[in-house]
Amino acid sequence: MPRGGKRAGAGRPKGTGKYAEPTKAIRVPVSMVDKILEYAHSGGFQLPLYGGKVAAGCPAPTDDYIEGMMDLSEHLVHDPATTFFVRVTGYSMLNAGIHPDDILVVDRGLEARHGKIVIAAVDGELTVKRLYKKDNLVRLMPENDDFEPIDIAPQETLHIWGVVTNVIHAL
Amino acid sequence: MPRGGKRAGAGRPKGTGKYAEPTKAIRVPVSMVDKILEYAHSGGFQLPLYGGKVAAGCPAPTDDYIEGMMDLSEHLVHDPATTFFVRVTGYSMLNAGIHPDDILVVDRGLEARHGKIVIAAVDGELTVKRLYKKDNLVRLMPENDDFEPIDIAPQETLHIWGVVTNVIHAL
DNA sequence: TAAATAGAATAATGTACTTTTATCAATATG
DNA sequence: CATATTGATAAAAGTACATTATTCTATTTA
Repeated sequence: MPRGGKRAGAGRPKGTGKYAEPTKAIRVPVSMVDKILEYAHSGGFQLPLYGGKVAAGCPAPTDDYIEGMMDLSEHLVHDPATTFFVRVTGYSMLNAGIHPDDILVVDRGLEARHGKIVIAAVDGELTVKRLYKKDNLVRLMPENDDFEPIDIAPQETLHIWGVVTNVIHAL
Repeated sequence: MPRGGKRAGAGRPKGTGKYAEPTKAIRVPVSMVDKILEYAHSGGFQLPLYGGKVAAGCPAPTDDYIEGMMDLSEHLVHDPATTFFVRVTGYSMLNAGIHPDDILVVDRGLEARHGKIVIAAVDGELTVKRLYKKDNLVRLMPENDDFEPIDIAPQETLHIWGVVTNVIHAL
């Protein structure tokens, strides 16, 4: 004999799936399936960003004081097509807070203007320096007194790879 | 009259799709469809990482000198469940290369040992300090001579949110 | 009368199938 | 004979459908 039947509230409720929201079938490369599922499940690598204020003696991170959610790649990489990373070697930019083994976020889509910190190819090496570009004078300025500026003669061409936007330093 | 016909090489060739490889249909939350498609299309936010050496006068980034491909989130976030970000306020850790408005990557899954830089909740504020923890003495040490260490009395409990693993500094 | 159970309803999920797209070679054309 | 056209073919892409999972309540049972 029939039980249940048509009535309000019957059936599986909405939002009881893995993602607590409607889903859609999309096609992705086989090699990335696992990574994408992880990405989807973790909410796109969005992690909480906290500001300065919390309740006195607040023992652990709570939603109450979240400034927002943030994805690092999204935050640091404006245009994936023009962005790349460079591992720092040397101490020439120490006073700019750039240490050996730091990772620099570099955008070659930005204009290399006077005063910007840039990545340049000089003598088979990548160097980080502050660009000096005034009165037809082009110089790569270190920010460490132990190093000398590199003058670029007018006939030489300076190969600038891009402008440094961020420094990532491990502790 | 029939043209074409059954023959070797007929049909759409493999690898002529968007991803140049076979795809699979998977289900993802509707709200993330766009982000995931972007993620899939950009190869998972993997961007080139360059080391120090390139050919002299190499005018632009080339594959020849890539050290590898890197995803920032993957590289900086070991465990999404225990990681969060904190925006820096104040100058108390300047000598450790931590400036105002920098973003710190913090892992609360790591043990807060002596000598580590930690995030602690003190008097309703989040502070970054180096943890001093020896001989039953607990102190939060600034790295800037203009600031004083914060002593934690034995009866007080210090609320440590996590250990700072990376500093992200915008230029 | 209270607890257990089976049936129905409906969302969620995964995959099979249909539609679209790209390429090749046989044929037609100039 | 060189070039353009056409239809067959097969991969790629998107979607519909069948399956699975979950919840609710009417009925049964103790």
